[in-house]
Amino acid sequence: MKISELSRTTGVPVASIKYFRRQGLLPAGRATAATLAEYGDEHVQRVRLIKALTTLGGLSIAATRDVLAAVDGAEGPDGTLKAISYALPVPVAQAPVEDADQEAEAESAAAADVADLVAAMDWRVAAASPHVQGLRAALRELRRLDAGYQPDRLVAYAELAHAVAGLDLERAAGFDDSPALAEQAVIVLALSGPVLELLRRLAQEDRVRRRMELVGDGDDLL
Amino acid sequence: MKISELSRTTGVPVASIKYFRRQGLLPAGRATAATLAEYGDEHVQRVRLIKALTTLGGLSIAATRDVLAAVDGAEGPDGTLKAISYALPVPVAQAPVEDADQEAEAESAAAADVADLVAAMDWRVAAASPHVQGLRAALRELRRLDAGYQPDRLVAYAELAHAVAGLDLERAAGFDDSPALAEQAVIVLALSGPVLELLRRLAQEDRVRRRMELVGDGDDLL
DNA sequence: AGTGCTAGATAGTGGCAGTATCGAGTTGGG
DNA sequence: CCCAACTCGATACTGCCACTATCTAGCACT
Repeated sequence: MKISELSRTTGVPVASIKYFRRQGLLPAGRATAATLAEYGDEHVQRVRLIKALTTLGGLSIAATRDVLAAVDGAEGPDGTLKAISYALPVPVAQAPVEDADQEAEAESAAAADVADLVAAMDWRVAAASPHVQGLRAALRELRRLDAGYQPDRLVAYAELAHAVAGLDLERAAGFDDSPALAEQAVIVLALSGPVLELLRRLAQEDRVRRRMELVGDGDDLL
Repeated sequence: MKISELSRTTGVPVASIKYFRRQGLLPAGRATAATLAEYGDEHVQRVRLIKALTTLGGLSIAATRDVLAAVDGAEGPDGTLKAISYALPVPVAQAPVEDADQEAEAESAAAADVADLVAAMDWRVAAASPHVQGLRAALRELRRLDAGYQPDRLVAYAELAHAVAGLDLERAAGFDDSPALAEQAVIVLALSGPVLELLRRLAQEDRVRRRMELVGDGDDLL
């Protein structure tokens, strides 16, 4: 398949495909001549995956490269899962800020919140895990806004998150023996977040409408 | 308080504060002279809110402006909730794509998935809701990747999302009579998503570690 | 032989989120 | 009273990112 066909079947412009090549997201086609290369189904799938990770998953090109590197460098199912889990970017810019004293207070309080939560859930996570860092940063900001979570409320969220992660892993593990294990795993791990977020929004909309008890409200339902 | 003090207490550069003003995210201070204005605690809170929405919530400046407009134009608690819910951006670029025939097939299949889900959950959501559009787009992309959700699995995620939304709304409603209702509501609705995502990642890490049964693994836990 | 496609390299575009600079005005300390 | 330090608002500039366009040189089918 020529690059123009690859472009047509994926719906991605030729120039973008070349760009992905340059950025190392996509392997080169099999060169048949100095100015001609042959692409296969694996390229189609890879291009679609790149598109899904960037548009659905909201990953940057650099983050996508890291994730795909984890996919390609997979060593055993569990190692792959861990590599992908760590390659995925954390959705919080963790600026330490260090400003006044109250900031330091919020900082340590947030750290304590995270520690308590992890203990309460009996989670095994690395102290240096980017997810821990990110959660600390998030809780710190919420505290600064006087909108901190009470511990029991945080635990309630955590339990739901734990259940979701259970669904994800179960699904990812279902592909264990497939040749495309890593690829399916990255789809599950990276894209269930956005799907869950969408479902949360939908559920939120439902609950708000029911609260309003103005079910008709001028909008067509369903 | 002068702008330099506002900058110091919030940790946001003066130039950025001015930028927020220009973009209509922040009301002007009370002018005391042609080149001097007085800022108050409400400005401190607003700046922090802007920072939280953009960094934690990942909102663009434009989206933040829309959300804050919904906050300021609030009419009654429930109306506020609805306005905020709709002002929040949907985390999926919903490009219709319209390419080949198989695309149309994935499109309608995704639409059917969403309809079935909404029916199964007995959710009341607008047919034109951005969240419905977004979910359709997301499921379509997943289908194209041969990674669609089976209906029962999707329902399982939806039930968890429903539970999360319940926690959120309960919390947002707890502020009903406060003067800062809308502000707290936007914090809960906009920022619980990222927090949940972080918790999901943390839970994922825990489950992966347990699967590996290499608990030590060289990393310090907790 | 000519038209149309291709590869790879380099340069350019448009959007976004600030950041810097400027002229005009104000204020607080000496 | 004077001047350095600060402020206002407006305008321009910067850096990053994800493409997108252009160019040169080479195939390939008719």
